[in-house]
Amino acid sequence: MLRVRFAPSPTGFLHIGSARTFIFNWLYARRNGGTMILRIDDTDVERNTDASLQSIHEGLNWLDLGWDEFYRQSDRLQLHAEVAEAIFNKGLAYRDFTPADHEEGEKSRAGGPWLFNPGMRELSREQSDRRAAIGEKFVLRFRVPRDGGRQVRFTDLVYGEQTKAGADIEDFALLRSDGTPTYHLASCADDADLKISHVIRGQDHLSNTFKHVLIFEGAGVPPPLFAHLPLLVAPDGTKLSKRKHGAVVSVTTYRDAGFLPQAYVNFLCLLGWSPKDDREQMSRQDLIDAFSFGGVNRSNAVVNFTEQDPIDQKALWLNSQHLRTMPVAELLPYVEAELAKAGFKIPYDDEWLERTVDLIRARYFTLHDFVTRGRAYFVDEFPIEPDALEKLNKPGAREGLRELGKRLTAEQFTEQTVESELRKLAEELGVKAGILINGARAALTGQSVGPSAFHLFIAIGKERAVARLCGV
RNA sequence: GGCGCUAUCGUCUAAUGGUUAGGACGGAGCCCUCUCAAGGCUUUAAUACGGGUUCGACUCCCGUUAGCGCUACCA
Repeated sequence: MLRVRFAPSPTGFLHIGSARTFIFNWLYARRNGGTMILRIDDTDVERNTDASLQSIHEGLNWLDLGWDEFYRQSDRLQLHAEVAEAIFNKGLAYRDFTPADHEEGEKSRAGGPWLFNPGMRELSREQSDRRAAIGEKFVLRFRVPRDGGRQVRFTDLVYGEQTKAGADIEDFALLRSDGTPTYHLASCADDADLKISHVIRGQDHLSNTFKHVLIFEGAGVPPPLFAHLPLLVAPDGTKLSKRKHGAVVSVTTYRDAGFLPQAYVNFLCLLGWSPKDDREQMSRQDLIDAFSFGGVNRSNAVVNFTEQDPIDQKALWLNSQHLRTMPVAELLPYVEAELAKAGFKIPYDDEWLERTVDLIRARYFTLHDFVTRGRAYFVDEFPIEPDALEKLNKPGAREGLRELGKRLTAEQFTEQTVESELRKLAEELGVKAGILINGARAALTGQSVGPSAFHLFIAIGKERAVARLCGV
């Protein structure tokens, strides 16, 4: 039974790297008929916030991928304590009574790594019990086997065979002096209890995995399979952080920029993974079908943004591709939500909306474009852009457009009739058809660019078109 | 400092040890055209460096350099 989990700690908003980890877990589960688990790793009481938890949900909901089971580590403290005790009882962990603040200065990088506090590892069980009994504070440390050239090893599904000498692993903590579990312990205990089969997470945990293997062994549980993902980094190669890089690291930034979730998911997948053919635009199902660890890269991927433009150009392009080619019916709800947010009322029926959206989306990049560049299709007050004004100021343009407006009133209103009427008028007036065509686009939309002018007449509708022409 | 991981166009990436090192985004240009897109075509640009192994290395090995990660009673 394949079971994977995404285990964020609620200490900030949903980071785009975390989002990608979630996506890869989800893809792997869906690909192989497994179970996707969302587990909130909230053992660090000091730093957890409800706002963060909410933000994570908000981001995940937008991605619209879902999960099958939900847990919170803070509800499972009992389990963590039991696992710690079991390890301790086997003699694989010991109490370290060294006061917390004592260590700080001691751990300088200078003379090599800190491995354990001398004297504590060798404390007899009797002494240890005695000191604990009188209430002396201690942290429970794993007794890392560092004798006889002992090696800790595991096979990473992405990075391959991994080996580290026990002698290079410090006696890490399992329980803090207040009795709460550390991340390492809680994570492994939960992974074991929840029968997680594959741990898919960021590469920043690759070296921690040796410790985790030790914990699983200590708990007498076969370790899950591990797959580490390359990190997402900033253009300068440093880790993406809220403080340094601001909004770009939050998934809500892309949502608020008018991205389609499926396009954003697509973009994130292409960072550190490839289907190995030349496909770029992929639907959710395409991604599920193509996903495997064999396609995951081992080097960090740069999210290409600048201070002026927080959006990666490729993400924007991908969004435009999805926007323009997905079934209109699927796009409609997103557009309607966008229009509603802007306070626009849809002037005609659903059929008109679908046709119009289909017409204008061909040159849009984000959902925002529908209410900015697409404004004139939905409401009557819209600005005339400078380029459009230029078209209207062409000699003969305004007069011709007003005349066209008058003539159209009597006409049947189809692309063909409008076109023939316009061309006839142009000939009569002795102006080039382009003057009236481009002028009409400017008059109807306030823009010098847009769809074919004759399609546009139909989308704007007879009544509004005539009014706009006569009003130039 | 120690340990681990990584290194292909500006960016994302492809390439059973044998390719003119491919695709995409971005940039430039042309075609098409009622504008803008789209589309078509062309173009720009890479195997970090140095040694091996091999008939042959982007690919395997070693070293150097650089980056990242871990080295907490954070996760």
